[in-house]
Amino acid sequence: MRLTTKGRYAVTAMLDLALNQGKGAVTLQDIALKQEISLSYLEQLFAKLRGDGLVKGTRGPGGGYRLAQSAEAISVAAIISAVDEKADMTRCGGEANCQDGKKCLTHELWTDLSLEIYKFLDGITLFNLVNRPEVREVAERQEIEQQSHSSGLQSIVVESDQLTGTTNRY
Amino acid sequence: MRLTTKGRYAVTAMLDLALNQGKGAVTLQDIALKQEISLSYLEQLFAKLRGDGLVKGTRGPGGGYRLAQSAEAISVAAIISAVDEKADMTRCGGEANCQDGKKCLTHELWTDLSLEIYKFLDGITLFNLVNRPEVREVAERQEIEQQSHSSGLQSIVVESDQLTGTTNRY
DNA sequence: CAATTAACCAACTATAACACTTGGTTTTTT
DNA sequence: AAAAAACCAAGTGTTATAGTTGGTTAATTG
Repeated sequence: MRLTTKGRYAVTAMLDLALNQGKGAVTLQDIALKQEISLSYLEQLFAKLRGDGLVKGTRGPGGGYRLAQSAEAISVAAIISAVDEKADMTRCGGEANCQDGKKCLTHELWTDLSLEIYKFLDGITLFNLVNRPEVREVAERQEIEQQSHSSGLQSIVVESDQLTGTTNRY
Repeated sequence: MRLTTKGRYAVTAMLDLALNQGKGAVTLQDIALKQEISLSYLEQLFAKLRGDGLVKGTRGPGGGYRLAQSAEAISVAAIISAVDEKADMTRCGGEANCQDGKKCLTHELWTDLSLEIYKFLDGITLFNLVNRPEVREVAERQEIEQQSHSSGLQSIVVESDQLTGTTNRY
């Protein structure tokens, strides 16, 4: 399984969604601010997550994203596979043609490892994560920080409204 | 744990060393040909492996590399750590300052995963790999291919010797 | 109905790591 | 003396990631 910031971003964003599911749809804007991920990059990731049937989006004011399945049904492995596409550590993509069309010396080692990682990440669901105490702690901290941040932003928007007649998107 | 071709190359090369330990020192030239890895790249990897006390080299004709420890004592994790330096999947390198100096939402997940991968790779030694039937099979195939290849090379070298007075490094 | 919100979409760019190259020097053996 | 091999430093090409730019559509609200 390929593991990179891309997959980490996706899991973090999905976990944010799961945590705030009760409050209705969550905007990518919200997630971008709270998790400090570029909005456009999030949009690209969510296009893939939507393609894999993990989330569904609703447009317009009050819109945003929701989980398309229950938090119990969505594993970390599914999220990472959705954005990182591949799920193996081999060079050949499991094809066993790593060296001149034949198996390389360490082919089995990497397929074994891939399976191991997959099993681990497949066993962890968003539901599991939401209920971890450390996750709840961090989530609460972010909630507070975001409130103070966004209220600060609002006043900036109001001010620039009065002065220039335009609102800043960020 | 960072996992890339770099680490795969290193493990493959070390396994080749372990397989041919009986025949004395193994040259990087040999490994480069058999495993199809660039010689200079191998040199860079072996500089790190040597730095971590996993191999020792002897110069001059008849020289090459040997394992600095028994095959039982060298784990795959040790090899990968030597060349990839880091051994974790977190963004922060385990420092838990992933977001504004504080823990990000998924910090524990990545540290858990890192530990899992490490445990798996730490449990596999070169000795284990050498004794796997699939590995022996591939190794024997490579042995044969290399013999025909290197005998072909020798005649080329001899010819160019007679003609130009220089030998091709290949 | 106009303005706003937010998803949705496509194409481009900067960066960084990896994989590899080049061109050496030193040491040891023959 | 010549060759073999480790050892070393500095560069380059490529690729994927991470992020940017500049839109369009769809839905809500005043």
